[in-house]
Amino acid sequence: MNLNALDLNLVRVLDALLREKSVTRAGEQIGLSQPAVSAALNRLRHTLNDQLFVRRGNDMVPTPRAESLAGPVRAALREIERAFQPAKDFDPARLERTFTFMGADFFSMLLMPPFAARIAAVAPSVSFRFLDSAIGDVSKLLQEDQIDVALERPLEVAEWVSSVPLFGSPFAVIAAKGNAALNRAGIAEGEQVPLDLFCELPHALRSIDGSMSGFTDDALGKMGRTRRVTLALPHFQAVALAVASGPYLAAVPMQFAAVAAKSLPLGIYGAPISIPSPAVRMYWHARHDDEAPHRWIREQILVEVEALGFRNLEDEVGE
DNA sequence: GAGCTCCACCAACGATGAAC
DNA sequence: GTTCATCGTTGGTGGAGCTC
Repeated sequence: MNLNALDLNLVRVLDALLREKSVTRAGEQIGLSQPAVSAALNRLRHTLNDQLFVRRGNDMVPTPRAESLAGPVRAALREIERAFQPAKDFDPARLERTFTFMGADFFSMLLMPPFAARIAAVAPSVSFRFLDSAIGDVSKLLQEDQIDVALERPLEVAEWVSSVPLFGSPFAVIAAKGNAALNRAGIAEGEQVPLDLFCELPHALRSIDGSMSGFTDDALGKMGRTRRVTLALPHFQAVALAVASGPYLAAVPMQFAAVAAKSLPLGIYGAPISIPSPAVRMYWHARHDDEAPHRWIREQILVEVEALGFRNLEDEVGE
């Protein structure tokens, strides 16, 4: 590929074609005539040695090569636009933007409702999308600008990913109020579940990849013990619902347990062992480090985490 | 099947800028 | 100032899909 032949206007044309799937509409979008876009497409085809788009009826269908370029091209143009934007005082009240977050339902359930309401009061033209953790690789999604921020436990990420710790996420054990086995053993809410009973009872587990073990099983394994995980579900909320209506125990983040117990018939207990509780972190692409709107929304997330008392809860769990 | 519309593509030509 | 290359426009052609 000859990079010298690839000028910025061709990249703009490619982006417009990927958006519009039409030479005419792509031209309208970027202020060129249809023949001009057609000619640019031909130059792109020659430069990239790929058809890029093939005609099917009245549609221009992108080839796999063109599809693969969609994310990187969009991200590159967005970066260039930011670089040439005149510096001006940032005013959240005038910000028009959709931020895309990624994380477990833990966050969409606990963080987003109060967060979105608070942001709406100061930045009415800001909107949010929240994508589930299962959507894919964090580094790739950040690189392609498909997400602005990921809220996740510690991950292996690319070197250009910036991150900051949000809060520790210690585990608590939840069980249905009136759980027969715990009642028979005389274990009251707030007390620690004995290790033998903990290993004996069935467990529900939140698992996005179908794995039947987690941090709790790792900790038990170091003691030469195992538990019986009989139900793996992709969302914390589903785990809480299953526990509330079944015989299961579940080790879940303390913050989630506290909120779930307010709306479901759940009791919160102490775990019989110390389960390592890695700090949840906020991840973003380093190219946004100094971008005012992005920096502002990251600061607002930190403020919300503080307001929700997530940090304080770290000290309340006696596992 | 005819007529219409939409679309990609081609040819001719003009404007512009670099090289000499 | 001339030549040349590049990239834009206008005008036209032909293919595909839709409606009657």
